[in-house]
Amino acid sequence: MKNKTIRMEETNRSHLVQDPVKLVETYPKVPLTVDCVVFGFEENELKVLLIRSDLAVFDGLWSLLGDNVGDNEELDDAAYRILRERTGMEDVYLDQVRSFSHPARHPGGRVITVAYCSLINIQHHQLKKIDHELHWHNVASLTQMAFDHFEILTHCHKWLQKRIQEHPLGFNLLPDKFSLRELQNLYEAILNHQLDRRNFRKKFASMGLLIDVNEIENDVPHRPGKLYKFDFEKYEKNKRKWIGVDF
Amino acid sequence: MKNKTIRMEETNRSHLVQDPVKLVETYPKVPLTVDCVVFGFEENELKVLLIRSDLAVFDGLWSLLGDNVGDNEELDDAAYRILRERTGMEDVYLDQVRSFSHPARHPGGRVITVAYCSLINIQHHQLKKIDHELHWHNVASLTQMAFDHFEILTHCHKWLQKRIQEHPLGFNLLPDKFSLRELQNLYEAILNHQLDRRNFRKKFASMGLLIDVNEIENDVPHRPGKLYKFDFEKYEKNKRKWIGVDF
DNA sequence: TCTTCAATGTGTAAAAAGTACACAATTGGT
DNA sequence: ACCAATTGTGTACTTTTTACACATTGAAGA
Repeated sequence: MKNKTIRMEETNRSHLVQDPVKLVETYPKVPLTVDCVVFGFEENELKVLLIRSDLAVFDGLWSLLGDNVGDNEELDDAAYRILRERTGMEDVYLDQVRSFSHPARHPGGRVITVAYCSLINIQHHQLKKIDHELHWHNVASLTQMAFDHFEILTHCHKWLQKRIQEHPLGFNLLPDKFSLRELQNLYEAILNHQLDRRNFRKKFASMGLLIDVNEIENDVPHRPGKLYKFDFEKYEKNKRKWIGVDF
Repeated sequence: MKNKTIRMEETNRSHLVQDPVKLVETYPKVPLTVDCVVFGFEENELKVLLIRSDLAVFDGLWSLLGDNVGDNEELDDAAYRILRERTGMEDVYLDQVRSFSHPARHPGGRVITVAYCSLINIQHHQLKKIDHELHWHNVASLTQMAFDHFEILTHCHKWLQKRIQEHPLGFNLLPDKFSLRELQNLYEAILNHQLDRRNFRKKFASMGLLIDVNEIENDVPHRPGKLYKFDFEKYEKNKRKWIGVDF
């Protein structure tokens, strides 16, 4: 049967497109952007890095860090570029979340965007120049944004809530050395609910991904906690064990 | 502090873009397509619906069902339209997976695509006209396809493997009435490994999403199994209970 | 109709993971 | 020296997951 269909194909070669370039030239084209939801963590609150919208219709509103996709640029590369240009950071955690394509999402007409989620360590990060157009916002207290960016943010937040329970991503938001309390505060801020302290610690202890750096917190007005760092090497080696399918 | 930044904004109104339409006109545009990975299940094998590529460079290779995105069409709608046009089916399960943007993924030049995963019941589905360009392929035995479609298929298959363990999606691939054996065969085909029969049944029994229709299989050369149907209503009501975050 | 075959249908014990909960130890501040 | 606040730890209970065996049913064929 396979032979039969192949033979049929061979007799119908006239239907085949010989010049793919000409074909693609006939394709409709749309403006495509990448928007980055850049999460940070400070003062026990989940933050998102926003820029003031430069559209008059959105006067006073904030928007995600976004840009057009370059001519022969991968979407991932565009997202990295946006982060580099805006924050000066390299090697940040970045993941594509999904596309948003409502025809009226941009007041200037049809623009489709691909949303990325990024996790960065606010301490490492000094906004390139002191840029009054860029600001870290508390995610929990945002209610509206430019474009459909509030919807995108909400979606990415949910995505992160789910993701962080299957992958140890939180470390990207913390300083190199952190206490278990800070780690728990981070999880509570992202998930927006309280966790049991002992069970939380037990869980992370059982994963064996924390390295005791033999230091303790200072500047706390009570018994200081031990500091740990994340064992990225061990994580990379045993990824499959924790997250199952490589996905 | 918020007041301060707002005041500054107000003094800089001259920087604001007054005409978003003109702005968007300056954006680069790219050809954008939607590709659907249409899964089916037949003869205990996971199948994917493919169409013969009409590009000469891919002579003999198969590709996913795809099309351009219409002028003011949402991506989701484009995916539904593709399925409707190709298979005549409405109300199919469909979910956006992710975008693929390698600059060389299309021999005709830069084309970005958004991949969708669709699950359909092969029995319900009669290919609109008997279309020799469309064919159900065994996923496990595919090794190459046109464009980067094999990569997309592989990614969507992994996505489905993960998804099916958190959401009861498998029912979309089965006839209305099915036996537990068929359900298990489906899971084994998707996950590509054997499952314990008793534990599998126990798990589904405990979910309480199966309605006993008081019928049994026929045409089996041994003791026939009971037939069940999926309780979509109950699932919709208790979604949160099973899948946690609505995501 | 009796036997054989190939599946269905069911239960239990053990292990692992998750949940709830309390108290002693340490540090800074007074 | 004491107090306040938080760290660090263990145990019992519940739930979920895993491993595993045997009687039952219906079809097919002798």
